[in-house]
Amino acid sequence: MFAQVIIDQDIKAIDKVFEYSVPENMSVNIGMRVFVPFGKRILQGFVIGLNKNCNYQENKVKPIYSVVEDFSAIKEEMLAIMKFMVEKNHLTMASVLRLFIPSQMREGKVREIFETFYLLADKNYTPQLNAKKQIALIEKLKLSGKCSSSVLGEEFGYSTIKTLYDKGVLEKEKIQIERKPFVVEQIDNKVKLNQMQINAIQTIKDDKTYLLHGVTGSGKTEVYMNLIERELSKGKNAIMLVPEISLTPQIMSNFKARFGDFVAVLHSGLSAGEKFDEWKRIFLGKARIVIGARSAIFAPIENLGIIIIDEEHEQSYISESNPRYNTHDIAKFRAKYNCCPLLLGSATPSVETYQKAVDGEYQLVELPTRANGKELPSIQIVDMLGEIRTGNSSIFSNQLVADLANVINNKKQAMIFINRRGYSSFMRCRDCGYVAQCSDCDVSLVYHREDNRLKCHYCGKQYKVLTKCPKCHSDNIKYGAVGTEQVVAKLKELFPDVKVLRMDNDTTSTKNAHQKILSEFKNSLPSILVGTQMIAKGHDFENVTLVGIVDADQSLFQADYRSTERTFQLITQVSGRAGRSKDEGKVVLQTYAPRHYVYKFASNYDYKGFFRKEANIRKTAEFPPFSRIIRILFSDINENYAREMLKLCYTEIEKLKETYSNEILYLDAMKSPLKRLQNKYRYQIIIRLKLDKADEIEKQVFDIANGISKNNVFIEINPSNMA
DNA sequence: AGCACGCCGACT
DNA sequence: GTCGGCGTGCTC
Repeated sequence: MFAQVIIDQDIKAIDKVFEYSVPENMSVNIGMRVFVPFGKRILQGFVIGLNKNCNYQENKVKPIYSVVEDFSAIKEEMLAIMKFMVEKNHLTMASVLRLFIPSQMREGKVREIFETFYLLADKNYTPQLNAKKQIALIEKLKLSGKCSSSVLGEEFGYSTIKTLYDKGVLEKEKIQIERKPFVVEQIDNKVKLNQMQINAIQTIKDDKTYLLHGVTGSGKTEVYMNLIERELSKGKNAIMLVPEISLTPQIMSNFKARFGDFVAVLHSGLSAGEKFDEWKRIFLGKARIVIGARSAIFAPIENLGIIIIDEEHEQSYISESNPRYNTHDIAKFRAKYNCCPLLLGSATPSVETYQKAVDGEYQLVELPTRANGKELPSIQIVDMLGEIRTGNSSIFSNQLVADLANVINNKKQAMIFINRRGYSSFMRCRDCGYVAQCSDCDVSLVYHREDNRLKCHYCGKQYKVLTKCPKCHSDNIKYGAVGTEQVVAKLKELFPDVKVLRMDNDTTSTKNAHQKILSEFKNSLPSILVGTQMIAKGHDFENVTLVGIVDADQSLFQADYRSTERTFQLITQVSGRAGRSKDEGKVVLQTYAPRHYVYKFASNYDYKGFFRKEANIRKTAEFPPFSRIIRILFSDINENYAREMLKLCYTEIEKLKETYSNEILYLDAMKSPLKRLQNKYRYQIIIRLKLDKADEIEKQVFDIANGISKNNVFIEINPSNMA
């Protein structure tokens, strides 16, 4: 017998099948991890195939050294996923296989943990009458059979245990226990469904992709739970993905309460041991529902009845480093493999997804009304240029200050949202609001400190830095973003007696800091919470009656064709934080571009209107999903080398223009906006293609790029972050 | 990635 | 004569 082995080393040069012979007495199956002699070393590898005969020169084939464990850690479906991902995203097989098992397991670091239990060895033993603790302990064991050392020690003292153990009255037993990241009492938290929800559940049953478009508060989660319940009752299993930030204790305990131990949770907050134990519970079929962030799509769960991606528009479903992949693709693959439905849910679907629903590729299911019948908070748009004109040049509009004062008087709470996405900044005229844009691309220009220029990230065109506004000739030009600290300081100045809390990357770096800030906020009235992205999701604060969006434009004028849609999503989401209970909520949205269509649609909660407008613009401008963007990034410690690779690649790709002059909408080479990262110089090529021959051209582009460099090239399709 | 092989410069 | 520089190539 011969085994096809992938060496567990993420290096392109050796990322291929190596053949080994299987020793007579060794039991090796597909998907097993093995140790194999490789050159002079013994390395770990994955068995991806078994053959009766040898495909290589038989005299050169070596025998497998040993197996890592006696079961197949990689299941058949995972191998299929691996092949799919390698093919689609041009990844190394090893890097993909590594996604399938907990990293600590790969390094052989985690083990099961054991706890000592005691049971009665001598049932007839009676302690002396005055040994009250011994008597009580024995009594307890007679009732419960066995008990853990920690429980007994806590109750009767460890010396009591020791005495009895030494006398031979007690017997030790080591039992493997599972680390459980969550312990929640199981309760019946079912709610009565409305007709819309019932219809949705009945519709979502076939092996295709559904888009569940439900307004905030329409009860999507309840639909998810019912679908999962239905599949469980059919003996099938489920995966539900949520963005990392919305993996809140509330959501988890909801599911735990409903489904108990059937739920396994996978996310970055778990310790290595917890992750391993959860993985194993899934692997062994003990857990039947996997809830987790992006990487949970790789959970070793079989017999899937449904896959759900909640908040499908979230950026975090796209892996932007190491093995780059798009969770949607893998979910689609697994759904197809298991012949089960894939459900994408969102209140603000991505334009790409919604377009697919329009095209009939996905089936649209709608929940157009809120489950509790409550109105969504009203959104008031405040023109910050008007504020400046009337002499208010502060970061807060008069309206917001007045509303804040109101909230404080009523002993309620407010949230101030700072939209600070990415670090690249645009230039804006502080007098008329003009933002420098590329003359060819309809996207904002990005300021590069490097060479003090403005650049378009899509076509590479460069512009001189603005010193005078071309529109109103003012020289009051600023770049850079308003920070959370600045806002907090200002608030403290305005309302010195009010509790102001800050939540952003800086204040939540330590473990549980998140939770601490939130509970402190919850318990203070009145109070104001200032934060970025992370305050936008999931949290239910019933006393929040006001949400202020300080600078909504921040995500709007990014050099990214998706910035408008992201702004819409953000506003909708943040607005959902206001008025969650009886009190009516209000949102104050400050902008320098009050007439931008995104604000009009967002303030009316008109997703469809927004979609139509946005899709139209993208169609006309030929941006995704009506075109495809390829970004090729070369990086190297040696700047000249990186530049040389870029030049070489560019010349080659330019030749494609001869054949595909019509299909190639844009082609340009440039320094990456983040010129140096981790001590590597970065140069990139951006290509924009018409859709009709995109696959064909993409393949050739990949071949060219991969031919130029083995390890220093990254290729991305429709990148959202061009840094 | 490692490790060997290999073909040219200054040294115990 | 040999020790050692790191360029190229292979690992089943």
